[in-house]
Amino acid sequence: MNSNSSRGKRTSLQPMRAAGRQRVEELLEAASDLMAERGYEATTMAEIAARAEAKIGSLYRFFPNKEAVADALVQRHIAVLEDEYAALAKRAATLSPDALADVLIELLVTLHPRVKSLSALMEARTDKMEIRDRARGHAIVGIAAALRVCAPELEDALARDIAAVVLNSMKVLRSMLAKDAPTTPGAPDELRRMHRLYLTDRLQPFRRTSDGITDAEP
Amino acid sequence: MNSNSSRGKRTSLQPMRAAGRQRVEELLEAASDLMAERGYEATTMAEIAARAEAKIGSLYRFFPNKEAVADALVQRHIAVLEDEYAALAKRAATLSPDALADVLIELLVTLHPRVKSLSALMEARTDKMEIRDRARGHAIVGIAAALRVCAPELEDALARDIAAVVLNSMKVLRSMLAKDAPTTPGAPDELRRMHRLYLTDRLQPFRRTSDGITDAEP
DNA sequence: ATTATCTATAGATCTATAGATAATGC
DNA sequence: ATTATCTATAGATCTATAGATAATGC
Repeated sequence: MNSNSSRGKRTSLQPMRAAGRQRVEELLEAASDLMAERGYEATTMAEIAARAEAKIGSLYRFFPNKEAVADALVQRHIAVLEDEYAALAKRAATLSPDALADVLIELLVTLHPRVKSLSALMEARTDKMEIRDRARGHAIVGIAAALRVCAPELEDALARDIAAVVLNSMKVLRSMLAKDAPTTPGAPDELRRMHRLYLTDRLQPFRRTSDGITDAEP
Repeated sequence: MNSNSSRGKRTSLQPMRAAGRQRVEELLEAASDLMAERGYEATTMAEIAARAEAKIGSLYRFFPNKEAVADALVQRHIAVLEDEYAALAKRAATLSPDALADVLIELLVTLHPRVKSLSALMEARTDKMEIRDRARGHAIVGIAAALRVCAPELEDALARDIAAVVLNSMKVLRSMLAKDAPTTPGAPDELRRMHRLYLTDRLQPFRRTSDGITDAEP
């Protein structure tokens, strides 16, 4: 169902030419930067246009309202995360729980430049945006899948519960490493330690005990 | 320095009579409820007055602006937290790390009704509010103190780093137990488990090994 | 006579649209 | 002839104030 097919007085349109497509890119990039800095509600449509060196009319040509901008951003972020979780699942088979814990907890930090505004959008208090729930669901399913590759005997429901905790630790680490940093200097390392401890404790019993794959990495 | 002493065209005043003092209570209660529900920026001054069954003019009589409302709330929340942390420090001496972990992680949940809007205020993107930093500092110092009562050999810097991690777990648990609950059903228990594992691991080495206080509670 | 309440509204934003103008590509 | 840009502004909020009115307590 194309949201812009016929009925209603839609004022926004898909870009049809190279210039329009680039504008849309610039507008989304600007919106992502600003929302990451100030949050969703505090970012104004006028600011988004200005940061993209466009005029407000151009912004509304391609996006019917502010929420449509947020939706487009979340959609792109979901695509990035899905790719990353898929790549992670491939690596997970070769990793010890210890190592997987480290990879997971750094994941959001590494990914941050590509999904700058994701947390701001997740925290936004706008009611509608049911797309957020889908994003969260994707993240948990993606992490749970990686956990089960590493520990195949783990049942699915438990894997998701663990994934929910892991996801929160990832978020906390990212917020601890943010510029304003409302925390102590050693806190990120402590968080990593907690996370490693937990994942090892949780995954070790469910690993496939073929031969020497217990733990102990050099 | 009384913010309302002489100079400037201050429009707000301290309440001088019983009616005024009660109004202030009602206004703050209404503000706390609304900000907890919708967040700081989304709560309007008109709504605060309406929820308190007061008129907008009454609100501005006692608070010069919206930030003053936030400040008053944070100040009250800090007082509550300080009391709680002090009480906790007394109990901490008799608790094993395991038990302390449980008490700590439930603390924000238990406290929630008394500090409803605290997290909304902490997340508010208003620039000024340096009072927030003080609130965070208080929380970390309070938790660190309790940790050191339980594990006296723990040095102060490490205690604070651990406290920062504990504080984040407390927040995460509270958000997991919130009504909208963007998580899985078993996640809160998994979080508790992680937290217990971590605190036991971290505090046990620094306990005073007098006699049989190693671990093992029935 | 001081303290508190109420109404009405000025002024500042912000979202979103209308409609005129310019650029592009067949 | 279609697509994109630009200016200007209507309409909706929201914060904050002015100033008139009512209640309280000496």
